Amino acid sequence: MMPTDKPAARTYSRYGREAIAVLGQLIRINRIERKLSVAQLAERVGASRDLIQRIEQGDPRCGIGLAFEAAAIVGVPLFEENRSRLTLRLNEQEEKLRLLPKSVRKKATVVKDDF
Amino acid sequence: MMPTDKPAARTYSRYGREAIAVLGQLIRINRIERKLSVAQLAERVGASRDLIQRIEQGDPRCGIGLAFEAAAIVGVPLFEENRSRLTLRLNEQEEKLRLLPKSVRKKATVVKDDF
DNA sequence: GATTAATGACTTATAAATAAGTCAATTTGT
DNA sequence: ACAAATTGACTTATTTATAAGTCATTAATC
Repeated sequence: MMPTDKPAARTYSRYGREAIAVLGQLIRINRIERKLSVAQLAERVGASRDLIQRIEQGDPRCGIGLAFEAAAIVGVPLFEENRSRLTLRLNEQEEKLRLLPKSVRKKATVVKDDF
Repeated sequence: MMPTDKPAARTYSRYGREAIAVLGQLIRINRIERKLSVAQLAERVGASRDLIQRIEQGDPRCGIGLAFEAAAIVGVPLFEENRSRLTLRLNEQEEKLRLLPKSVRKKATVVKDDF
């Protein structure tokens, strides 16, 4: 029989892949420094050992909630150096968002720069 | 018939949830500033409009690869302020990881503090 | 203020992620 | 070097995320 075409796996940019890899490494570094085994971290996250391994290896298909949860547990700072600052940041950004347009519309008429 | 128990949705820590929310907001802020509609960003990411909406709203169940990809496209910096720095960071961390133990073992004997 | 596109919130079918388990290889601590 | 445990890489069944579509509402531009 003919080899069936695979469903064409999703592709990711280098920047995206590297960012995920950095996060995975950070989790692994902090986990080891805190002397936790992969299985122990998995239990704390409430996930399987397999998943923690994939997160640490930078698998882009992992749920972001699980990855961030693992990061939080081993003490990897996310966007801000500590928890209270993160909360402040959230409020600041909410404020900023309030000032921006709610939706983005394309120009009705093309910009006329041809006269 | 008896109401079937729901599978008990996964829970996330406040820190994890807030970090995801911050990322979603950042994507939205930058998207609007770049005058992209949700649908336009979705197309660039290669994902559905529904997904971009969920990412911006901080849904923890989104794939981390898609979230980071959206962030990269609208110019949200991840872990480092630019791309070349991120690559450097990746190498530095790899180096650091090489110096750490490959596995974490629990003590064979419990610490004897009871004599 | 009227038009019209964008957004948010759904639904459903399909594709993919996750959990659980196994086994070989590696690594740590004694 | 030995013994015991961790890790990495699989497999399979099941749960869950995603894409695609619809519709009502909101908001931007004219």
